[in-house]
Amino acid sequence: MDADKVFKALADPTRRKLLDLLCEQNGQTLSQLCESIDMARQSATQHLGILEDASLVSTVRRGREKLHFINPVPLHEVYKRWVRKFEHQRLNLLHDLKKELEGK
Amino acid sequence: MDADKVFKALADPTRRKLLDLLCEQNGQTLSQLCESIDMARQSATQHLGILEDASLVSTVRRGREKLHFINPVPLHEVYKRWVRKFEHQRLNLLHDLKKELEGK
DNA sequence: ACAATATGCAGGCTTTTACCTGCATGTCAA
DNA sequence: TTGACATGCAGGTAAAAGCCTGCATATTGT
Repeated sequence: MDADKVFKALADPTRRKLLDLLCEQNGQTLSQLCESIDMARQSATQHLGILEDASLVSTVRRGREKLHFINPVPLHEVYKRWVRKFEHQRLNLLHDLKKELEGK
Repeated sequence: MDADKVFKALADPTRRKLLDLLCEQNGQTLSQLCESIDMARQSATQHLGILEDASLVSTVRRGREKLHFINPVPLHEVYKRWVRKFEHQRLNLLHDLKKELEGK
């Protein structure tokens, strides 16, 4: 998993919206997704390409259509590597911060 | 919490490294952090400014020094809103994907 | 076959990002 | 008080990001 690609992919609101849309209904085509994001189709293609390159989305060609599916694995990896780490130390970190803000 | 600022802040490897450094030793000064990131001090300042603007880092002035502390709250918010959502559906999503890749 | 549909590809434009250098300001300690 | 140290601030540049238009290709249904 390329953490940098995943984080960069998540950094754009349009791409997060695309993930949300796929979470509501998995397997949508490019055209379907385009109806929800108010943007030229070609721009959506770019965004989906970035999501796919980060392995956050996998696609399947069916005739002239392209179906898009969420791949939850890299998000889980990010969670394990980044979020959980800070979650574990969360109370300690909050304590540090509070103490310092109080003027120690 | 501004989710967009948080995601954009996390999108840069240098900034993620800064968070890691602070996780190892909370409350470091700008100069201390600079020793670890091979970059002009002014660039580090910019990165830290972005982290601070996203509320991922809080700072305290002590004399001529500026101490940097991790604020774990926005990361927790991101976790609740984004990661957990996909975690809950993780097995379903994996199932969708597998079935489609098998040619249905 | 052919018109409509779904997507791919190339190039251009504008804004943002991530660096940098140079100089200014504030603080400490001898 | 003055030299060394820590940080702030103001540009400037090159690369990347995000959007677009225009045209090409592939598939479907009548």
